[in-house]
Amino acid sequence: MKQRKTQILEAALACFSEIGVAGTTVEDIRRRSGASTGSIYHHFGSKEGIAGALYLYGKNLYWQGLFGVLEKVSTGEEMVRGIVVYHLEWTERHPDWARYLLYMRRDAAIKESEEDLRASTAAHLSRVGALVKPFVERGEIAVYPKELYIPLIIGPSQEVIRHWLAGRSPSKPTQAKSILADAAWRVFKPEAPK
Amino acid sequence: MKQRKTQILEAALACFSEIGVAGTTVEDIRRRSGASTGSIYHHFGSKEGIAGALYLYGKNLYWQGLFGVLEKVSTGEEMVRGIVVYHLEWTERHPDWARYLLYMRRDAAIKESEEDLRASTAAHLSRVGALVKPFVERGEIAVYPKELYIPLIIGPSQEVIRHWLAGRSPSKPTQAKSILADAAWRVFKPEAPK
DNA sequence: CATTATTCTAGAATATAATTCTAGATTGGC
DNA sequence: GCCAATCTAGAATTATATTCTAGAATAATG
Repeated sequence: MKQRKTQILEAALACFSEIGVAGTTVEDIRRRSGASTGSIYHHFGSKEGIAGALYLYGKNLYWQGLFGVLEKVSTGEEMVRGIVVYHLEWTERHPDWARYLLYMRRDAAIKESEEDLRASTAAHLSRVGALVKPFVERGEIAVYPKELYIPLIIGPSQEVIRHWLAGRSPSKPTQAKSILADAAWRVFKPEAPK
Repeated sequence: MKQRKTQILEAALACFSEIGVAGTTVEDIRRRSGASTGSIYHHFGSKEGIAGALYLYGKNLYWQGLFGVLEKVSTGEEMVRGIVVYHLEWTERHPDWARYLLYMRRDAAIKESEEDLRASTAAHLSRVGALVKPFVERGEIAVYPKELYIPLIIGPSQEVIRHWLAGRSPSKPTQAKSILADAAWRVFKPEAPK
């Protein structure tokens, strides 16, 4: 059975989503995945190792989709709005992943995974940087310190998502899609008329 | 010793900050606080109970400070900027609390605490609502669906903070204070000239 | 003040869960 | 078909959370 590793990850995501990382035991994961204790520890080393691998895997799913959007876009406004909308839609389509990525960032990012995670994030960020750069240079979007682009674009959406994932919001995040995209664009629209 | 409960909470916050909730054992908390196992369980029932109580306590600290700011403010612009700046400064002054509140929201908000937490949040939010309302009515700030005010005001700051707390940012959040306040105000400034 | 009830503390005992370990099964290259 | 490397099983061990019983401190009452 070649995909034991995958089965374990899937079982873990399901368990973590249903009862939280703290709440699930490796016995739960074992039962649900059909793997043995030994197999689980062979592949991941610890419960934390599973959490880390899962985090990395989910994060890659997210970024891959985002690049798909960024590569299609041709104006600064399309880009800013596209990122906001992608963020909201991806979350709504993958709530389990979104919840996991949002809440486990800290717990999951430890020891072994830490290194991989840092490298992967850095790579993704620099790729985004390269895609965004031309728009900034052409003056299609406002100039900010580079570490502020992501916060300014997706910050508000992220907060809306957080509430929704916690079950505190009756309406879906995408319902606020156009308001959030407008707000983001208001922040990035260049001052002087193009 | 009347403040056993407090000692336990303080020890727990320190442990949680240093090695994470998952990583700290109640034995760690016991050693650090000087309390006995029995005492800890008498007061909090479980490790999760400690986490919940801690969350509630920290959240109240945050809100109290925020109300202090809101009550002093006299224009819409002052209010929006004041919230952003308060958020950044509070975090920087209390990084342990900020980290804890940010990352533990999910884990901590369970069972027993869940109820208290929900009630307390609702009370705080409605109090904020009442303070904000007049400015909206006077047309000093833009009108949005009410669940979007907080995300739109503090969302970007929150993302900046998250990076800083995770140790991924070299510069302190308050360094971006004025940019973030400007951006927030751009979103809330009414369209038509006042 | 004495008495009694209540709350709090101690720490050993128990239960639960994470991790390790040894032996054996599978798989892919040759 | 055989060897080496990888993977799996599950029992044994270790670590950790939680419960329990007894007793100390504190507060309330007459």
